[in-house]
Amino acid sequence: MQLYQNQHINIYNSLTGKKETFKPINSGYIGMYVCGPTVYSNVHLGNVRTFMSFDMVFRYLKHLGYKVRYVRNITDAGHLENDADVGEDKITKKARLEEIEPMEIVQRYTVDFHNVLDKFNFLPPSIEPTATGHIIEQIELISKIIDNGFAYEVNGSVYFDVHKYNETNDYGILSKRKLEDLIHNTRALDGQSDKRNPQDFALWKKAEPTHIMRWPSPWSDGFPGWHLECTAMSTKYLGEQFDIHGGGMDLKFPHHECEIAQNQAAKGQAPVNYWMHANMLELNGARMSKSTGNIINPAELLSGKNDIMSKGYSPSVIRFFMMQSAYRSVLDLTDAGLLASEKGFNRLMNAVDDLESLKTSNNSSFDIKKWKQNCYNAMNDDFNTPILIANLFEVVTHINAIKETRATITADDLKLLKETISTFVFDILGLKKTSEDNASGTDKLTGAVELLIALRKEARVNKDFALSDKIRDELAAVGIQLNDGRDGTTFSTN
RNA sequence: GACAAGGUGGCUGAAUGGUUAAAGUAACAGUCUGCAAAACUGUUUUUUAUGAGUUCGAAUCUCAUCCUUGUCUCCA
Repeated sequence: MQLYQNQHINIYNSLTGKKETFKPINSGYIGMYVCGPTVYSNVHLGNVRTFMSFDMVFRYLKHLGYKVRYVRNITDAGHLENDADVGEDKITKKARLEEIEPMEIVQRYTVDFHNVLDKFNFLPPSIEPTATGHIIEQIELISKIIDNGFAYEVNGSVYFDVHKYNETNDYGILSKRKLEDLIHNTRALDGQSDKRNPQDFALWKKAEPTHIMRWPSPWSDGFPGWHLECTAMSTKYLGEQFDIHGGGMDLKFPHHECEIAQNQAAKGQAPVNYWMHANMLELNGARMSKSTGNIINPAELLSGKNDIMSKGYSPSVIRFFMMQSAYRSVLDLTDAGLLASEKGFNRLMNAVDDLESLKTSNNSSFDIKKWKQNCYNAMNDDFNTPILIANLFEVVTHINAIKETRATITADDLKLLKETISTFVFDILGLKKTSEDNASGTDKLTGAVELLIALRKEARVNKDFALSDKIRDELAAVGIQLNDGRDGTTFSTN
């Protein structure tokens, strides 16, 4: 008996614009594909939010007992910088600027990507395929689309015929655009394009002589178009129809729209049952942008070495901050917001620690079973992590009350409470205890600070408050905060 | 200019027709403390961008206006 047989998830499907009861194609199994990063620069914090949302989804589906195959690709063949025929792919361009091999660019930023995700405690996907590793599949796909009459070759390049496709299919089914509107809004570039229509998109591009990344194909030495890789890799590993396709909101059009079209054109069926789109991350109320300087990368946010935030924040605090908003909402990253989350996160973690020393009674003054189901209800409602966290804080208040003997809990309920908290806080939200998050040289530090705490205690007993305050204040000045509690003094660093 | 998603207390952010609009933070008070901080407890703040409409009833539906973000276009 798996949990998913009792817990029914509703997912907001971008395709229909409604929340729908989730039903996998094969009972007990889920295929999920998420568009991964283009590795031509350090991973963008907005990308981290998107992938974190799907990491949470992956974690929850697994927790429910589903066998999940989670595929997240690495785009290492580069998107075209623009869609004109003279387009240059992002990776090649970056390689030229840095005067190194394109695959060095790919290697460098793939490593960076994995490092950052590791810091934020991401689970690795089941498969992480690369675009360059699936050129053959992409060529096969193009041939099929040509055979089916939905693509044409011009001068060694192959384009998808959007107008032809739209006669029998709905180009715009996902993005809710109408082809007529697109035509109306497109001003053709005179004589610059081999395309029959400006709305057509490239499936295969003939490489210019200077283009380094190139592969042989029936049409020319060249490289695949930027929408094709996801179609090739998702269906290769998940089947021609699969359950969930995720990605950032910015990919909805044209990228995901084109994926649907390619699948329909090649195989005559829609590939995906549930489309999920994570919303954007803003910084201080505005879009992040290199050109305006309104940008912060993950490493800077963690270290505090930036001009935007007052300090660095731990990975779990940032994760907690992101989980406090729904994945479908725009989230505004601010220093005040992070500070608030940090305090809340610490409060939650204190309560989790207190669970170990709680005294049990013959009855419980709080309905743990009902509370537990409320946590599931929150997650089942389109992965509503903010509501889940609100529920967690409700139980934090009760934990504190039990600690101060204003409330009671039975041994059985305490066991259930511990298991449930651990499940939701660590397994599903993916948070880590503060001590596990910054485990660098803490032993020596702890020894030294505990010595100072002992000296201060002695001074306080002797009512030498000048000395005790000096110890406290000077530790505070270097970022070590002493916390006097009923049972002695502890410390925390920031 | 077109399309899409949004605009909720000081800040972050839930709730999409139905009693007192979650939760965190902040502020204030109390407990603790030599004092402070931390911690814990309690209290306070919004009437849901603006205006009009539908409804017995709207943050939630409709229309208009303003603003934000994304994509396309333009520009470059």
